[in-house]
Amino acid sequence: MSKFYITTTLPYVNGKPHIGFALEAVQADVIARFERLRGKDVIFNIGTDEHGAKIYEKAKEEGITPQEYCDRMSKPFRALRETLDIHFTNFIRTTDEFHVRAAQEFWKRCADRGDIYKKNYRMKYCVGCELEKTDSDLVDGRCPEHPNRDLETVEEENYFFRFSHYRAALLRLYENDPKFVVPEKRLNEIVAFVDRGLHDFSVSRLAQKMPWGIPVPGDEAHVMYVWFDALVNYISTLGWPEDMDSFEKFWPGIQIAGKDNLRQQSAMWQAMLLSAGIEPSRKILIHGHVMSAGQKMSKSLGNVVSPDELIETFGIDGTRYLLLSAAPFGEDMDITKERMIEKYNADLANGLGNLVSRVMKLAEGMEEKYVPHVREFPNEFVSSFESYRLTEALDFVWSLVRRANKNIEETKPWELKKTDYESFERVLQELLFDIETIAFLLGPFLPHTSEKIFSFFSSEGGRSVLFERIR
RNA sequence: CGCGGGGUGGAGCAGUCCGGCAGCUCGCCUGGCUCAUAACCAGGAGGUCGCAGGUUCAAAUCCUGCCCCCGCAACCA
Repeated sequence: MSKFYITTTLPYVNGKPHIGFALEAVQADVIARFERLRGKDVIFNIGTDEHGAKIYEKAKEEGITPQEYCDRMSKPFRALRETLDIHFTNFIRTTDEFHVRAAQEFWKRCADRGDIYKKNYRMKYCVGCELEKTDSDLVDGRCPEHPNRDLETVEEENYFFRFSHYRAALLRLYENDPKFVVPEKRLNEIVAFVDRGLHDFSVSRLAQKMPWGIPVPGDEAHVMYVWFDALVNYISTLGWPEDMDSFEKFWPGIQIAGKDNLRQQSAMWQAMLLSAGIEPSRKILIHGHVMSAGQKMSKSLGNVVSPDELIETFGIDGTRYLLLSAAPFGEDMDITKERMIEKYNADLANGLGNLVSRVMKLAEGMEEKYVPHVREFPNEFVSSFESYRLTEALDFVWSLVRRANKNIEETKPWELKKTDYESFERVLQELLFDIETIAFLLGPFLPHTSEKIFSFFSSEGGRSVLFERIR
């Protein structure tokens, strides 16, 4: 059986799953389900990134161990399996023992290659927080928590990764596979970035200041910087390096990430793989960001929409649909409550739900039972999927809905039932076939709805409203 | 001269790579239907495709310049 591997990025466990990650998980899930439905052996990995200063600090604040904190914070991510029907096969935590071992082995390989070296690293440091601050942490050049204190510049000796050595190799990778990064504009962006020249990046922190990380092999004074450790999950989840048999079956795989992650996934991680002597990823899919009324969601703007809120209003499949259909793959999407309700009502309630409802009602009077077929995905649908045009695949389904509605209007089965019973049966068989096709094609997108429609075909399956209209 | 994205009927978007009658959803108007979730079907009004030049038989699409909006700016996981 052919193998397929897809993985999301690992969200950092400093909060509940936000809408951006929900989008990523749903997109990955749709692709994974599609591949599974067409018969592939699929590994679909998600998980949580659990090391680093932020987590260490939060745990300290709460008076619990970092591990306890992570155990708790990781749960809602694992629960996405139920809350959004994300059928991952692997859920990795960067605190998993096997991952820790893998990260250390990976480090050794890069070190053996001569790509890891020590150098002084200068950082901005807030004495109030006793923490390193990056530029994006700062507001007006000051720590938002302690705006009255000046930031100090602290130097410490860190290990660095020779990213700069991989410029040519990365450019070659992009050139050899122009679809390595999808969409194309993101490939262009990364090519331009790498072409400008690369700076080595720091891959460790002093354990004395920040102990919550994977120990650097052979140097207890340092822990790996979270980045380095977290990226390794994409291969450790497959068993690397301990179960090479499993690893080799599934690697390389497809990685999906937000546009904020373009560099890390398509350049830094690829350079790390090259350094460790491992084949690069198969493909990097870069999705857009979820905006709210034209603006980036942020806590300070108070325009954050949580997945929970959406699920409460639109249900699991409704939420999946709205996230998937809000923009073509790779583009930013703008969500507002009004427009979501509009889309939900138009496509799911009035479109799909109503069609199924009217056909099922008409079919009640049939003497001959409809026998479901074994279905295959049409070429057009498959090709939309293979180029990750998920909204196009959905449009294909909606065109079937429109066609069926039109067909009903033209043939008027409710009249045929009285005047020409034979034709009535024939028309209904056709319509039921359409419904079955629609349900099948929606399988990757709206798994629960798809199953529900299928259940209507079975003798004991009662009918129910698929999507209640929202006022 | 930092990088990238965008500006298309009232609203939200596709189409731009590979030029060829401007498309979709919502809303609005008219008609039809009554099997269905106040749904569904047909027809219609509404657009200088940001601005100005250029190339071409032909430009939303290619080239040049300009204006406006939005992200990112490397170790943020």
